[in-house]
Amino acid sequence: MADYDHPASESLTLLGVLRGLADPIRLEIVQHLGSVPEASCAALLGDRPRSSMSHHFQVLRESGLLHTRIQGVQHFNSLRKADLDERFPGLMEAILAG
Amino acid sequence: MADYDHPASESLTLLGVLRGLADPIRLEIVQHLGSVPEASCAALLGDRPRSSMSHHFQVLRESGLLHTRIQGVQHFNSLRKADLDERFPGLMEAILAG
DNA sequence: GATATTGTTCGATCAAAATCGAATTAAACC
DNA sequence: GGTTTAATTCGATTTTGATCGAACAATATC
Repeated sequence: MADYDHPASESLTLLGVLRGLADPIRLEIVQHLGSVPEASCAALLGDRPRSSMSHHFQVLRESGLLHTRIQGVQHFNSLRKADLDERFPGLMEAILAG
Repeated sequence: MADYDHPASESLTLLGVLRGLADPIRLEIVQHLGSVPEASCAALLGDRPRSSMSHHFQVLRESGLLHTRIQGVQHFNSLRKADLDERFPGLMEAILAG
């Protein structure tokens, strides 16, 4: 499968990031990824429908919060912490502390 | 007119605050209030309909971002910076820098 | 009291986003 | 090739939120 294209860090907007975070499921995903280097979609699934989660992963990717690395059949997600820190200093630290 | 009741700082949630910020008009209001001690609704109005702005002020109040002080016929709005800093350290600094 | 000013509330409409089952893609493995 | 596993895409539905005119409330001023 082809790789996803992730937005460049320069093109990230604060509003976009805030929109990405403004959902309970996505905030939970982000906070979970703050404490682990990466996690497969399955590992983040819980008992929710896969198609719903796929939607949230897409939103998180498009807002620049998440990077998805494809390895075989698995998709490994990680926080784009370095990019976010560079672009919005202090933001993720505050989010992950919450 | 009776005062508004603002949520106690202990009852603020990160998700609630993020939802409050996840709108272009509200983010603009918040960022503007970051650089000024307080501002009346009229001062923040721009050329938008009053009823739309009233809605956004309400959302901002309910999420704990904004405090509204009533003086005569005017409503003076201010950022609840101290409460937000106490509850979510570093968050507003990152938002206001953006 | 009449009028102007400031801002809210109501209610209807519109737009955006979440939800999720079913079908699909893609890799891995036998 | 057939099957299992991981995750997405499609499409329909539902839910949530934004928008904004009209009516209203409250204060100030003449």
